[in-house]
Amino acid sequence: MSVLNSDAEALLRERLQTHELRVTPNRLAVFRALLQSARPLSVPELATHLSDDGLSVPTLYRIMEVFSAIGVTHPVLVDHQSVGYELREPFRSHHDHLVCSACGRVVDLYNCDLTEAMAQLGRDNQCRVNFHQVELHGLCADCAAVKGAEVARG
Amino acid sequence: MSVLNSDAEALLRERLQTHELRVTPNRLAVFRALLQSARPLSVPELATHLSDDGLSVPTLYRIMEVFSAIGVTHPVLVDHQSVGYELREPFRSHHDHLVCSACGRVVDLYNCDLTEAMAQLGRDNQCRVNFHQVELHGLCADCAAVKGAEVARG
DNA sequence: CTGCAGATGCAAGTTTATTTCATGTGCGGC
DNA sequence: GCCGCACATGAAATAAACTTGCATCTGCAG
Repeated sequence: MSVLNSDAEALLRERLQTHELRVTPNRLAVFRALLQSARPLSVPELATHLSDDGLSVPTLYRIMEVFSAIGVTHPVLVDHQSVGYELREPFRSHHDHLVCSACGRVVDLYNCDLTEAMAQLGRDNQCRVNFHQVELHGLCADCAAVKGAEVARG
Repeated sequence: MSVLNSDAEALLRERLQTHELRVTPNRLAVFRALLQSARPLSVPELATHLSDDGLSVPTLYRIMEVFSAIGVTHPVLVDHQSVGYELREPFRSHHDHLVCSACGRVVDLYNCDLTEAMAQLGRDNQCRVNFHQVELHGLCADCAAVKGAEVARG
């Protein structure tokens, strides 16, 4: 985490107010759900998680639209088929993803030092790069271990 | 392109036969549509493009499932909201994407030399990397030029 | 050419996403 | 503090996207 959870909400308040948007219980609830989740959440998943709070589905779509517009979240492809949302910096520290082709899980990869490589790629194409998002496809640590054992057994 | 279009179909035939799957007019039609498209296509888009061929929607979903299973295509997030399909190597040469925050276009970036950086990132996380997919966010060449001019004018 | 497993279309069903509109509420101003 | 208005929300209806079941058709091996 790049910020304490208690501070993250203050940051969200600030971000909303900058854009003349209101700080509502619903928006806070969605934000907290995303903060606590280890992986991107889709709208249907959010609907399940937040059913107690009585959040309606249309509201969830609207909130995700707002959050993405003001840079609080960004969408990620989950399970090769559905759209999930994930907090962006500085609400959550930057990381990239590995999609495991064996078990389908999306694993967060930290300690990525690709900023310079990305900037270079941008320069090579006359583009200006603000941020990057990398998705690796392969085997996660668990599945790679199993595969390794299989190979060893023959 | 990493292969001539005329050879690409032969390659597809081979790939299908390896998996004991049939070479059908429908599968060829979808393949050609993806070959000709400069960007990933979603199932609804494919349905529109191929309406003349009388391809039914369930068939399209089934074909995309097959293509993804045998590594002909892979899914990509399009317009921040829907799932599109794109040919993989060797049907189409590897490239990454830049999403322009100004005009919204998705620009293909070739000449990317990130393989080693990606492999390292995988090693750091005990993962095995098969391929990567990078999405840069920023300004495309056109918009960057305009922005540069604006700054120069003051 | 023939048979059969795989592929397809159609129709129905289910889930996911969007729109409309009346009601409720955050928050700026008094 | 409390008032009021514009933004936010929920419920219901609608539309779009995705699945499933089943009967028919067809690629292709023999």
